[in-house]
Amino acid sequence: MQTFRKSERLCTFRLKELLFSQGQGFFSYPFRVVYYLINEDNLEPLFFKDDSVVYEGNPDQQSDLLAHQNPSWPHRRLPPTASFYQPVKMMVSVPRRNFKKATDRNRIKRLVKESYRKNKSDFYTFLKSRDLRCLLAFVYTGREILPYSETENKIKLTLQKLRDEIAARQHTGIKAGE
RNA sequence: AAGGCAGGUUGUCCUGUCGCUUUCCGCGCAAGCGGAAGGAGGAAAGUCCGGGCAACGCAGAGCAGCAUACUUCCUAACGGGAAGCCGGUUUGCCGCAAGGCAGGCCGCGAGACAGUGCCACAGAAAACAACCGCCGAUGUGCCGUUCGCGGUGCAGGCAAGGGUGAAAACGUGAGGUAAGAGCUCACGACUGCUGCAGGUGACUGCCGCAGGGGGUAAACCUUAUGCGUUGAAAGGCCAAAUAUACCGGGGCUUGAGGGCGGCUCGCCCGAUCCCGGAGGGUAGGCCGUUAGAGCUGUUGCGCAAGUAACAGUCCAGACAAAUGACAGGAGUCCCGGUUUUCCGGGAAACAGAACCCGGCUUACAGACCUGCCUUUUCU
RNA sequence: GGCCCCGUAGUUCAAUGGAUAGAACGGAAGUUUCCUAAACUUUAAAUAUAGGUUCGAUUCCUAUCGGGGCUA
Repeated sequence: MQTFRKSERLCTFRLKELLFSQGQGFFSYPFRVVYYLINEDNLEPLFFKDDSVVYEGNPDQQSDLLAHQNPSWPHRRLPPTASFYQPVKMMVSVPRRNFKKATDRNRIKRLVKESYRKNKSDFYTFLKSRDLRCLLAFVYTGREILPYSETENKIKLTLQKLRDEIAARQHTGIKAGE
């Protein structure tokens, strides 16, 4: 399906911090691409310390209102926006330095998101076949707004390049492991 | 008819496919799926003002500071708006002229007899004026004398003319005089006061009296009025997570520090405390948060801004942040061919909600309406 | 979202409301040199924009534009 729901978007501060501090990056005009490969095992300690005490809560206060206000109560659970129901979490960033007007920034982000939505399926199957999860960010470094058809072409090229890069990394990683 | 200026209204629409998001309903352990209904603006912008709302303790006083400034009204309030008054400027008319009247435009438009400061250059002088100049009637020296006086100088008088400047002490005309001057008169402009008349008022008109040494308060200032500070990252609730490790300084009723924030006084709290360094943890969720000085219409009142009554109506609610993409068609405008139709191509602005309202300011393609001005044609 | 500050030559800074806006570095032209450097001479170049107050604004006031900073 050509959907682009919230679970497929990167909208959690900690994950974003992780991506930009430890992620790999490359240029593919007009984007700067940053990605970080992840699997579910190393996601949990990011949010919860191993030795942390689990607050069990007061059973008297259990009520529907409380459960509504705090979905994670009474046990630890990842925030919904941080769960990998889909293999990729993606975001777009347009610097204010290059585009002063909010309208232009909005338009670029919408074009990029639309192009990504239509062309992501190959990338998804590629990742699913290798059991990988990925954080992904597109930073728009161009100086002018491209029309939709060009943006779509650029996104196709960029996703292809990203696939090649991930494949190459995995290959060398296995080699090093041997 | 064309062009310009000012003000106001509007600011593309329809269909299909794929998608985002909110609410409701149904299914599902959950992820999610299906259906229905909604989903950017006149400026959402700048953050220039005013409010609502919230916290700061449950009394307060003074100073400082800030803002505003013709009048009346509108308003929840305003530095906003409406109507007027006054002033400036411009056009036209009247007048010999000074000036007056009418229309347009503009105005942060209290006070310069409370005080202080400043006014470069030029000019004699920029605030108790005299360089050139005019006079020398009056007093006096000298010379001449026909003994009437004349000439010249001084004491002195004057502020008309020249010149400087942004600005030099009412304007025009006449009288007057030694020369002159509001010194006097006529007309005109201005300031203050008394009275009468009109107006809610700013103010205006008339009569009378008095007056004739600037400007600047968007310089300090004075007067009057108003203002507590902070700002949804306010604030409340729930959950999660920890470390008062350690180092330095101050203080414990003879009081550190804090509480309404620039200062002082007063009042209150106050010891497992306060300040600095270094370090550790969390940064999910719900409420606030979209029914409001709301919007639309009719009628009454008011010159108007507005307001009252009645009727109808619910109109985004995201949260590292949704409202999009593509295709086709219709209408508008422009260009080319054709010039009735029609065909091809292109254009469609400024711009994106972030607690919510009322204004102001700024940006804006095109279309429509109203008023004024200019040009051309016709009657 | 809220608050604050600043705009002067190409750059870094000056300038009580008062004449033609000053200095350093840099630029250009010239002298010198076989050529360059250095030195010397000359020269161009600016008050963010628009209104207003004033006789007169870089300075005072208002609005706009641009830049920077602070705020969990």
